[in-house]
Amino acid sequence: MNADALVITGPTATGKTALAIEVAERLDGEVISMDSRQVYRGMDIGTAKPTPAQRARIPHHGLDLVDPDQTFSAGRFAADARRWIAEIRGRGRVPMLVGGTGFFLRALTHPLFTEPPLPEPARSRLKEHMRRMPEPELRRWLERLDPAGARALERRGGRQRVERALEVALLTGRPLSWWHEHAAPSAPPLRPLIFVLHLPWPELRRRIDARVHEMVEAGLVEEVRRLLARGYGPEDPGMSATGYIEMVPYLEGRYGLEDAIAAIQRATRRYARRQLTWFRHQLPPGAHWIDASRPLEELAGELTERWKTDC
RNA sequence: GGCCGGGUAGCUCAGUUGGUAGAGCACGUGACUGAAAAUCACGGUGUCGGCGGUUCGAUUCCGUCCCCGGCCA
Repeated sequence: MNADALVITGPTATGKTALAIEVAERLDGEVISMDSRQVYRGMDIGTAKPTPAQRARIPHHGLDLVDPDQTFSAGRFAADARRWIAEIRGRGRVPMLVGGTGFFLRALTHPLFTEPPLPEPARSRLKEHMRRMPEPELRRWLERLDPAGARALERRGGRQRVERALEVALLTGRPLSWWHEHAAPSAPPLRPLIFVLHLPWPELRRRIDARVHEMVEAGLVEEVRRLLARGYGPEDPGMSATGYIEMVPYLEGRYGLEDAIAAIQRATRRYARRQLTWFRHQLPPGAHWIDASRPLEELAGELTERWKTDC
């Protein structure tokens, strides 16, 4: 097959980061974070970002790219990642994509369409305008501009996707469904060797619960307090992350720390379940499911071997 | 001990003028083309506190007991 990158993915708290370090040392690899929240500066503990010590051992890319009030996107990730992959390969090293954001991986294996530029002053004005409109009205509007797209979003999608479809239709002059069908992909597809870490649900649940406590002990409350003090709030894109959004009511005195911890654990479980659903159905064929309860050494050995025989 | 309120889904509660029940959250399944730790769709939750009685039929009415909370002693 001759894969052009190695992927370590899987639901949260399965040990992707630690395993990646081990494998990177054996394979002479560099890590590209494939995580939609680790791109945010100042959000370290709650996103389980690789530690400075880990980053000193292995070069990492894709961390600390934007502030919490800025939006990031799968498109931006894909463009950055392709560049890093080329550079890493140019150095004769192994690019390793590590993280649990399935959609980011998909943006590489099934490249997004080439999006025409969305002119800026108009775009923010439109977003502002749409924010004030009730969703049924947005849907009726889309029905007129992009009937096919509206139909596709009928029983799912919600406000966020409807707004996106309207934005594209209005700013590019062509409906989103047209772009999906006709626009050229933004790059050739990546053909990576994919490993999905998994654990039996009770074990994953235990690890999630324990990790939330570890995060709080490591100073998660202080981290969130600092972000709020800097003027970031729950409505900012980065702050919608699990572990942050639930800490806000606690810091406002609206419930206790135990309630916040329980809320974070619940939200993390829900997230892990959604990740599992994604991995079950959306991954390219040929992904290897790896039992993550085995010893780290053994896992690292297996991935290393499989990579070598594959290439 | 007396009086009052309450005991219905895992949790918080709604409801049935008597025909065996429902909402949010949790839980589970699924979708996913630039906010994806996001945004959505779908689904089942159950000795209606126990035991008796009245009734064709009781979670609903009556009696009794148990448990929780408040007030009074």
